[in-house]
Amino acid sequence: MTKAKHETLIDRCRESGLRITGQRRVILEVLDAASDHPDVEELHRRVGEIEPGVNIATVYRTMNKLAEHDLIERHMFDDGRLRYEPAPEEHHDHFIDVETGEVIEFMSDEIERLQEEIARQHGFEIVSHKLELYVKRRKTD
Amino acid sequence: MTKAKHETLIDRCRESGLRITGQRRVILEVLDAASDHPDVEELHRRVGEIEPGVNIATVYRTMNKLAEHDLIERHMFDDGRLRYEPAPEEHHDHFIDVETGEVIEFMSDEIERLQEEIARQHGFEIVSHKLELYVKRRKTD
DNA sequence: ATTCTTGCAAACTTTTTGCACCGAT
DNA sequence: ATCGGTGCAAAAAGTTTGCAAGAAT
Repeated sequence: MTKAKHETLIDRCRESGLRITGQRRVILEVLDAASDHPDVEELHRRVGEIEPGVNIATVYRTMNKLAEHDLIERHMFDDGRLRYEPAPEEHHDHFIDVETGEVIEFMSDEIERLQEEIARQHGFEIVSHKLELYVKRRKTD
Repeated sequence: MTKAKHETLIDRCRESGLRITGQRRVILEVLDAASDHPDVEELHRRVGEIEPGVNIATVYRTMNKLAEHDLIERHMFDDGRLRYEPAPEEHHDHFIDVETGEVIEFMSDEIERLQEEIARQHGFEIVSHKLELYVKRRKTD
């Protein structure tokens, strides 16, 4: 489930003209390494493990900058906190395991197609969408 | 787009053993009348138009009570605020018009079915789900 | 009479901001 | 040298809570 990274976040920041400071380097590193969808507090914690002293305001500001430049995606699941992931090369949706809190990515062309169709039927075109399936593991073992 | 209300929120509160105070009566009235998905601040404003002096903490507490008893549904769209609607008799999903902020309800059996299928393929069963299509009107005029 | 609800203010949590300083370009 | 980024502390914004008083049952 490790996705092939064609380009690192640092590269994409450079391309966007964002300055690469020491703090940012660490934040971007943490983001690139994250396979989950951490919130700011968790990011700050992980950053602090690598390099202590980075202020949480810096993490907030960096996340906002990155989101402005579409380098990361923001999610707000039912816990009400903003969570982040590096902008995926391909769109996907999320399972959220209600028992463990784990977030699993998935993708279905068929659902994507159906969504387009339904939007069209209502006279809309889709700008973006969000599908979250809150699930639990089937006890069939 | 006015949905047929079989039972009013006040009735459902009584059934759940919640006390009907003056403040609650107004809040429930506002909720029943709302065809949109207001947040607490907006609810408080509307309540204040009918009967001034209701504290916003009361609105918060009432919303939490109602949610506990499954009499309303909480939503958090991309604006990051908690929004509410009376618990719908039938499940539905939402279009959010990104240009106007308008929220439109829709429902597709086919999508529901597909979701179940995909969850099953991943070894999950669905507890609940959320599908939000951020859309804009098609300029075909 | 009892128990639930309310108002108010204070506290809490999450996020943003003003400002002086520092560092990347 | 410039302009953007950072730390810090304060402020905002959204939500919750303790407590004493009041109202529904």
